[in-house]
Amino acid sequence: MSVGHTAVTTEPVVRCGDATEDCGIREVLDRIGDKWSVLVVVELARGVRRFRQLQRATPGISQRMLTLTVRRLERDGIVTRTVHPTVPPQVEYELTAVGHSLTHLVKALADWSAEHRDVIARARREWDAEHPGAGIR
Amino acid sequence: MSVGHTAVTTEPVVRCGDATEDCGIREVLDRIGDKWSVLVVVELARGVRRFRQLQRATPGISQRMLTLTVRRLERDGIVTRTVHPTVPPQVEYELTAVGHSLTHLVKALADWSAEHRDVIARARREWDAEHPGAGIR
DNA sequence: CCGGATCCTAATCGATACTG
DNA sequence: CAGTATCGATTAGGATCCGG
Repeated sequence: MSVGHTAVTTEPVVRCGDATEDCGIREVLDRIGDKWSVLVVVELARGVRRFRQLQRATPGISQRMLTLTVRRLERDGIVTRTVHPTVPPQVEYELTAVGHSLTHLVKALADWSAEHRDVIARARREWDAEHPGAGIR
Repeated sequence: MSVGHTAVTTEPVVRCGDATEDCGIREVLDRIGDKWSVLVVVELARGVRRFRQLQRATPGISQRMLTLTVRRLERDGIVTRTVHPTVPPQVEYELTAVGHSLTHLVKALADWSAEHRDVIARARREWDAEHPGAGIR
Protein backbone atom coordinates (compact mmCIF):
# COMPACT_ATOMS: atom_id res chain seq x y z
CA MET A 1 0.00 0.00 0.00
CA SER A 2 3.06 2.18 0.37
CA VAL A 3 1.96 4.32 3.25
CA GLY A 4 5.60 4.32 4.24
CA HIS A 5 5.46 6.28 7.45
CA THR A 6 8.86 6.85 8.94
CA ALA A 7 9.29 4.15 11.56
CA VAL A 8 8.22 5.98 14.69
CA THR A 9 9.28 3.82 17.56
CA THR A 10 8.13 6.25 20.20
CA GLU A 11 6.88 9.67 19.38
CA PRO A 12 4.09 10.12 21.86
CA VAL A 13 2.71 13.34 20.48
CA VAL A 14 -0.21 13.22 22.81
CA ARG A 15 1.67 12.68 26.01
CA CYS A 16 -0.48 11.62 28.83
CA GLY A 17 0.86 8.88 31.01
CA ASP A 18 -1.57 6.37 29.65
CA ALA A 19 -4.67 6.15 27.57
CA THR A 20 -6.17 5.39 30.94
CA GLU A 21 -6.25 9.05 31.87
CA ASP A 22 -7.69 9.87 28.46
CA CYS A 23 -6.26 13.38 28.79
CA GLY A 24 -9.72 14.88 28.92
CA ILE A 25 -10.17 14.20 25.25
CA ARG A 26 -13.33 12.34 26.01
CA GLU A 27 -14.70 15.47 27.63
CA VAL A 28 -14.36 17.43 24.41
CA LEU A 29 -15.80 14.65 22.35
CA ASP A 30 -18.70 14.19 24.72
CA ARG A 31 -19.35 17.86 24.17
CA ILE A 32 -18.95 18.25 20.42
CA GLY A 33 -18.82 14.65 19.27
CA ASP A 34 -22.55 14.42 18.84
CA LYS A 35 -24.40 14.81 15.60
CA TRP A 36 -25.24 18.51 15.66
CA SER A 37 -23.15 20.58 18.07
CA VAL A 38 -20.32 21.47 15.71
CA LEU A 39 -22.71 22.43 12.96
CA VAL A 40 -24.52 24.79 15.27
CA VAL A 41 -21.23 26.22 16.48
CA VAL A 42 -20.09 26.72 12.90
CA GLU A 43 -23.25 28.61 12.09
CA LEU A 44 -22.95 30.72 15.21
CA ALA A 45 -19.37 31.49 14.28
CA ARG A 46 -20.88 33.57 11.50
CA GLY A 47 -22.81 35.73 13.89
CA VAL A 48 -25.74 35.97 16.24
CA ARG A 49 -28.59 33.67 15.27
CA ARG A 50 -32.17 33.11 16.31
CA PHE A 51 -33.69 29.72 16.89
CA ARG A 52 -35.36 29.45 13.53
CA GLN A 53 -32.33 30.74 11.74
CA LEU A 54 -30.24 28.04 13.31
CA GLN A 55 -32.76 25.42 12.33
CA ARG A 56 -32.89 26.57 8.73
CA ALA A 57 -29.10 26.72 8.57
CA THR A 58 -28.90 23.18 9.83
CA PRO A 59 -30.94 21.08 7.45
CA GLY A 60 -32.20 17.84 8.88
CA ILE A 61 -32.11 18.86 12.51
CA SER A 62 -35.35 18.44 14.38
CA GLN A 63 -36.76 21.06 16.66
CA ARG A 64 -36.15 18.80 19.59
CA MET A 65 -32.50 18.17 18.77
CA LEU A 66 -31.81 21.84 18.16
CA THR A 67 -33.32 22.65 21.54
CA LEU A 68 -31.23 19.99 23.25
CA THR A 69 -28.09 21.04 21.40
CA VAL A 70 -28.29 24.73 22.23
CA ARG A 71 -29.23 23.91 25.81
CA ARG A 72 -26.14 21.80 26.26
CA LEU A 73 -23.96 24.42 24.60
CA GLU A 74 -25.47 27.02 26.88
CA ARG A 75 -24.91 24.87 29.92
CA ASP A 76 -21.26 24.47 29.04
CA GLY A 77 -20.85 28.19 28.60
CA ILE A 78 -20.21 27.91 24.88
CA VAL A 79 -23.20 29.99 23.82
CA THR A 80 -25.37 32.60 25.48
CA ARG A 81 -29.12 32.58 25.18
CA THR A 82 -30.87 35.92 25.19
CA VAL A 83 -34.65 36.08 25.41
CA HIS A 84 -36.32 39.23 24.13
CA PRO A 85 -39.74 39.45 25.76
CA THR A 86 -41.45 40.48 22.55
CA VAL A 87 -44.38 38.92 20.85
CA PRO A 88 -43.83 36.69 19.12
CA PRO A 89 -40.94 35.65 21.33
CA GLN A 90 -37.45 36.14 20.04
CA VAL A 91 -34.43 34.27 21.30
CA GLU A 92 -30.90 34.98 20.20
CA TYR A 93 -27.93 32.70 20.49
CA GLU A 94 -24.37 33.89 20.42
CA LEU A 95 -20.97 32.34 20.97
CA THR A 96 -19.14 33.16 24.18
CA ALA A 97 -15.40 33.61 24.39
CA VAL A 98 -15.04 29.90 25.01
CA GLY A 99 -17.29 29.26 22.06
CA HIS A 100 -15.11 31.34 19.81
CA SER A 101 -12.00 29.54 20.92
CA LEU A 102 -13.84 26.34 20.11
CA THR A 103 -14.26 27.48 16.53
CA HIS A 104 -10.51 27.38 16.13
CA LEU A 105 -10.53 23.77 17.20
CA VAL A 106 -13.33 23.09 14.78
CA LYS A 107 -11.26 24.66 12.08
CA ALA A 108 -8.45 22.27 12.90
CA LEU A 109 -10.93 19.43 12.51
CA ALA A 110 -12.12 20.78 9.18
CA ASP A 111 -8.57 21.25 7.94
CA TRP A 112 -7.55 17.75 8.92
CA SER A 113 -10.65 16.37 7.28
CA ALA A 114 -10.07 18.27 4.06
CA GLU A 115 -6.48 17.14 4.00
CA HIS A 116 -7.12 13.45 4.45
CA ARG A 117 -10.61 12.74 3.21
CA ASP A 118 -9.38 11.52 -0.16
CA VAL A 119 -6.77 9.16 1.23
CA ILE A 120 -9.23 7.82 3.76
CA ALA A 121 -11.96 7.37 1.18
CA ARG A 122 -9.54 5.39 -0.95
CA ALA A 123 -8.40 3.24 1.95
CA ARG A 124 -12.01 2.56 2.76
CA ARG A 125 -12.87 1.53 -0.77
CA GLU A 126 -9.90 -0.80 -0.87
CA TRP A 127 -10.77 -2.34 2.47
CA ASP A 128 -14.33 -2.89 1.37
CA ALA A 129 -13.11 -4.50 -1.82
CA GLU A 130 -10.82 -6.86 0.06
CA HIS A 131 -13.41 -7.68 2.66
CA PRO A 132 -16.59 -8.44 0.78
CA GLY A 133 -19.63 -8.82 2.92
CA ALA A 134 -18.10 -7.40 6.07
CA GLY A 135 -20.78 -5.80 8.12
CA ILE A 136 -18.63 -3.14 9.67
CA ARG A 137 -20.15 -0.11 8.09
CA MET B 1 -21.44 36.39 34.04
CA SER B 2 -18.87 38.70 32.48
CA VAL B 3 -17.71 36.55 29.65
CA GLY B 4 -17.19 39.76 27.76
CA HIS B 5 -16.00 38.48 24.44
CA THR B 6 -15.07 41.22 22.03
CA ALA B 7 -18.15 41.79 19.91
CA VAL B 8 -17.32 39.68 16.89
CA THR B 9 -19.81 40.67 14.26
CA THR B 10 -18.37 38.43 11.61
CA GLU B 11 -15.23 36.45 12.10
CA PRO B 12 -16.03 33.20 10.42
CA VAL B 13 -13.01 31.28 11.51
CA VAL B 14 -14.35 28.12 10.01
CA ARG B 15 -15.28 29.42 6.60
CA CYS B 16 -17.43 27.13 4.66
CA GLY B 17 -20.27 28.68 2.77
CA ASP B 18 -22.83 27.32 5.16
CA ALA B 19 -23.24 24.90 7.99
CA THR B 20 -25.13 23.01 5.35
CA GLU B 21 -21.96 21.76 3.76
CA ASP B 22 -20.63 20.85 7.19
CA CYS B 23 -17.09 21.21 5.85
CA GLY B 24 -16.46 17.52 6.32
CA ILE B 25 -16.26 18.01 10.04
CA ARG B 26 -18.90 15.40 10.51
CA GLU B 27 -16.69 12.93 8.68
CA VAL B 28 -13.94 13.34 11.25
CA LEU B 29 -16.34 13.14 14.12
CA ASP B 30 -18.02 10.08 12.70
CA ARG B 31 -14.58 8.56 12.65
CA ILE B 32 -13.15 9.56 16.03
CA GLY B 33 -16.23 10.90 17.80
CA ASP B 34 -17.12 7.53 19.22
CA LYS B 35 -16.34 6.32 22.66
CA TRP B 36 -13.07 4.51 22.09
CA SER B 37 -11.28 5.44 18.86
CA VAL B 38 -9.21 8.32 20.20
CA LEU B 39 -8.13 6.34 23.23
CA VAL B 40 -6.90 3.53 21.02
CA VAL B 41 -5.15 6.00 18.75
CA VAL B 42 -3.50 7.62 21.73
CA GLU B 43 -2.20 4.29 22.94
CA LEU B 44 -0.97 3.38 19.47
CA ALA B 45 0.80 6.72 19.29
CA ARG B 46 3.13 5.25 21.88
CA GLY B 47 4.14 2.38 19.67
CA VAL B 48 3.08 -0.91 18.14
CA ARG B 49 0.55 -2.78 20.24
CA ARG B 50 -1.05 -6.21 20.28
CA PHE B 51 -4.74 -6.79 20.79
CA ARG B 52 -4.48 -7.65 24.46
CA GLN B 53 -2.12 -4.79 25.12
CA LEU B 54 -4.62 -2.38 23.66
CA GLN B 55 -7.37 -3.84 25.76
CA ARG B 56 -5.37 -3.60 28.96
CA ALA B 57 -4.35 -0.02 28.12
CA THR B 58 -7.97 0.92 27.59
CA PRO B 59 -9.76 0.04 30.80
CA GLY B 60 -13.43 -0.55 30.43
CA ILE B 61 -13.41 -1.44 26.77
CA SER B 62 -14.99 -4.74 25.92
CA GLN B 63 -13.43 -7.26 23.60
CA ARG B 64 -16.20 -6.64 21.15
CA MET B 65 -15.78 -2.86 21.12
CA LEU B 66 -12.03 -3.08 20.74
CA THR B 67 -12.51 -5.36 17.77
CA LEU B 68 -14.99 -3.01 16.17
CA THR B 69 -12.82 0.01 16.90
CA VAL B 70 -9.62 -1.34 15.40
CA ARG B 71 -11.55 -2.72 12.43
CA ARG B 72 -12.96 0.69 11.64
CA LEU B 73 -9.59 2.35 12.12
CA GLU B 74 -8.05 -0.24 9.83
CA ARG B 75 -10.74 0.28 7.25
CA ASP B 76 -10.10 4.01 7.22
CA GLY B 77 -6.38 3.46 6.78
CA ILE B 78 -5.55 4.85 10.21
CA VAL B 79 -3.97 1.68 11.55
CA THR B 80 -2.43 -1.39 10.00
CA ARG B 81 -3.20 -4.88 11.22
CA THR B 82 -0.44 -7.45 10.97
CA VAL B 83 -1.17 -11.09 11.70
CA HIS B 84 1.75 -13.28 12.68
CA PRO B 85 0.79 -16.90 11.99
CA THR B 86 2.25 -18.16 15.23
CA VAL B 87 0.63 -20.17 17.95
CA PRO B 88 -0.87 -18.68 19.91
CA PRO B 89 -1.86 -16.14 17.29
CA GLN B 90 -0.33 -12.72 17.47
CA VAL B 91 -1.76 -9.60 15.88
CA GLU B 92 -0.03 -6.26 15.91
CA TYR B 93 -1.60 -2.89 15.35
CA GLU B 94 0.34 0.16 14.25
CA LEU B 95 -0.51 3.69 13.20
CA THR B 96 -0.18 4.56 9.53
CA ALA B 97 1.03 7.93 8.30
CA VAL B 98 -2.55 9.16 8.37
CA GLY B 99 -2.90 7.78 11.86
CA HIS B 100 0.13 9.71 13.02
CA SER B 101 -1.17 12.92 11.53
CA LEU B 102 -4.40 12.25 13.38
CA THR B 103 -2.38 12.17 16.54
CA HIS B 104 -1.63 15.84 16.14
CA LEU B 105 -5.30 16.61 15.85
CA VAL B 106 -5.96 14.63 18.99
CA LYS B 107 -3.32 16.68 20.71
CA ALA B 108 -5.17 19.82 19.68
CA LEU B 109 -8.28 18.33 21.26
CA ALA B 110 -6.42 17.52 24.44
CA ASP B 111 -4.90 20.97 24.62
CA TRP B 112 -8.20 22.71 24.12
CA SER B 113 -9.78 20.51 26.74
CA ALA B 114 -7.04 21.18 29.26
CA GLU B 115 -7.29 24.88 28.61
CA HIS B 116 -11.03 25.18 29.05
CA ARG B 117 -12.14 22.36 31.28
CA ASP B 118 -12.17 24.51 34.38
CA VAL B 119 -14.17 27.34 32.84
CA ILE B 120 -16.61 24.88 31.35
CA ALA B 121 -16.98 22.96 34.58
CA ARG B 122 -17.76 26.22 36.37
CA ALA B 123 -20.28 27.30 33.75
CA ARG B 124 -21.92 23.93 34.06
CA ARG B 125 -22.19 24.11 37.81
CA GLU B 126 -23.68 27.56 37.61
CA TRP B 127 -26.17 26.50 34.98
CA ASP B 128 -27.19 23.51 37.04
CA ALA B 129 -27.64 25.76 40.06
CA GLU B 130 -29.83 28.18 38.13
CA HIS B 131 -31.83 25.43 36.52
CA PRO B 132 -32.76 23.04 39.28
CA GLY B 133 -34.32 19.85 38.11
CA ALA B 134 -33.45 20.27 34.46
CA GLY B 135 -33.08 16.90 32.88
CA ILE B 136 -30.48 17.90 30.36
CA ARG B 137 -27.57 15.90 31.56
C1' DC C 1 -41.69 32.13 17.18
C1' DC C 2 -39.81 29.26 20.72
C1' DG C 3 -39.70 25.11 22.83
C1' DG C 4 -41.66 21.63 26.33
C1' DA C 5 -43.74 16.82 26.58
C1' DT C 6 -44.53 12.38 24.73
C1' DC C 7 -44.00 8.39 22.05
C1' DC C 8 -41.33 5.50 19.33
C1' DT C 9 -37.43 3.63 16.47
C1' DA C 10 -32.69 2.72 15.52
C1' DA C 11 -28.15 2.70 16.79
C1' DT C 12 -24.62 1.86 20.43
C1' DC C 13 -22.62 -0.52 23.76
C1' DG C 14 -21.74 -4.25 27.42
C1' DA C 15 -21.91 -9.06 28.96
C1' DT C 16 -21.50 -13.57 27.94
C1' DA C 17 -20.51 -17.70 25.57
C1' DC C 18 -18.04 -20.02 22.06
C1' DT C 19 -14.12 -20.93 18.22
C1' DG C 20 -9.41 -21.45 15.71
C1' DC D 1 -4.41 -14.87 22.02
C1' DA D 2 -7.56 -12.97 19.08
C1' DG D 3 -11.34 -12.96 17.73
C1' DT D 4 -16.98 -14.11 16.31
C1' DA D 5 -21.89 -14.49 17.61
C1' DT D 6 -25.81 -13.45 20.24
C1' DC D 7 -28.58 -11.13 23.44
C1' DG D 8 -30.24 -7.42 26.36
C1' DA D 9 -29.87 -2.75 28.30
C1' DT D 10 -29.18 1.91 27.37
C1' DT D 11 -29.14 5.87 24.62
C1' DA D 12 -29.62 9.11 20.79
C1' DG D 13 -32.47 10.80 17.77
C1' DG D 14 -36.97 11.74 14.88
C1' DA D 15 -42.02 12.73 14.68
C1' DT D 16 -45.77 14.83 16.51
C1' DC D 17 -48.75 17.40 19.40
C1' DC D 18 -49.40 21.09 22.42
C1' DG D 19 -48.67 25.62 25.07
C1' DG D 20 -46.82 30.48 26.12
